[in-house]
Amino acid sequence: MVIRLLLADDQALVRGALAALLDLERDMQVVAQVGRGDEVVEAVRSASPDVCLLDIEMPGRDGIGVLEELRERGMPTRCLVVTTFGRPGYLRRAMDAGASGFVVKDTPAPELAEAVRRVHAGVRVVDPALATESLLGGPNPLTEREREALRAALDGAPVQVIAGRLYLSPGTVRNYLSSAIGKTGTTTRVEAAKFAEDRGWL
Amino acid sequence: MVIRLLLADDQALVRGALAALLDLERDMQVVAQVGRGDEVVEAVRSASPDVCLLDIEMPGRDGIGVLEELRERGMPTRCLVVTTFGRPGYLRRAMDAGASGFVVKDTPAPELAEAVRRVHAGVRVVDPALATESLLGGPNPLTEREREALRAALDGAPVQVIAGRLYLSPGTVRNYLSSAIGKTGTTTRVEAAKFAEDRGWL
DNA sequence: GCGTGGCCATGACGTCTGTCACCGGTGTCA
DNA sequence: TGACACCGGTGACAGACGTCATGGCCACGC
Repeated sequence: MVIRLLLADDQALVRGALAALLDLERDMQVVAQVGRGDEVVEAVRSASPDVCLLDIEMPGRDGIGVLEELRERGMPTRCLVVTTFGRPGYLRRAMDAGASGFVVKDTPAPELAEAVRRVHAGVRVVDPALATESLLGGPNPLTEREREALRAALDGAPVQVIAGRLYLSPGTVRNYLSSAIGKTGTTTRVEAAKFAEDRGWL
Repeated sequence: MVIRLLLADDQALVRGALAALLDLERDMQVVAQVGRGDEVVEAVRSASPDVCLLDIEMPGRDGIGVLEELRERGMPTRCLVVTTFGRPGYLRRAMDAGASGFVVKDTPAPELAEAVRRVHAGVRVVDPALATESLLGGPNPLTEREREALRAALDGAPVQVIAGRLYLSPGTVRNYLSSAIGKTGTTTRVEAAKFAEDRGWL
């Protein structure tokens, strides 16, 4: 009785290394690996793993989106999100989207296998430090439109370009950005966008 | 006769997973692991590894800086840089700083051990795709001051703040940024900063 | 010697940005 | 039924931003 695992991470080297690490455990077996978000659902269908290790930042499809689709389709696979940074907002959104666990890549390697076992057993696993930070940071104060404007502002594009991307008037975009700047306590749209991104608000 | 390895990566999970991966090889042994750039030199001194796997982006000290210090002190350890993204500029700077090899984390896991063996044998290992991109992209056209200004502009701070950080007049900063914008073919300082960062020019 | 280019600064110009006030329309909820 | 929040837009204004011309200083190469 082994735990069948699926690994989803965009960096092939990290993926392979995690596979080596987890294959060392006697009660685990990596049955599939994918490097893109839009390949996860198909891989889950064909390999039917017990637990799925998901990175959030992936090409093709966002890890959060993957979680939502897996749940929509009623797939029984439990998902453990393994992601780079402590973006507190990601934690809430991942759990809301149906994740069974949330671990950051800063955690010691030996704890990963234990987290997988707990998730497989049906226990919710959450990095404690991250959980408190998430509660401390409070909820996301931004509206959907403000988030869209900030996302489009992340690369430093002028308001005119952002307005074009969102099919809005430049004045409206400036209003949203101004509101977001106020809510984040920053002074420019790029600062506001980075601030929000760091908290997983986008 | 085994190859003694030192792993330097800020993400504990990735570090541990790489250790598991490389320890599987019969001719390799991981003798030390560090999570910060400023711990590498001391670890090299005490563990005297044959090959050192270095991430570039680390807290404490930049991977490039580590390479320079290792060479200054005449340490015989060969270094294989293993980093996240294909920032072509990093390649040149790493090789100039004394790296023996350069591999991105997108490479398949089985190739890593082979790269380590080649580096240990004294062969220079460079990701071919990255090398061509580096040659194609051409050299860094930015002056030192322009780079400093762009680094300070990355987070979207106003010119006044950037000027304060660099101890320069706001007008001078605007001139540098304007020049950098022209050289990068962008329209805002943030775009220019991101453009330059993507190429490893900063 | 003189041109070239980087460094630092100033001033002026037009445009862009951030802020505010204000408008109408929609949906929600007490 | 109001109160409230979000959505979209407009107009105006001060300040910030990007561009350009210009100056002096220094180091380097022909």
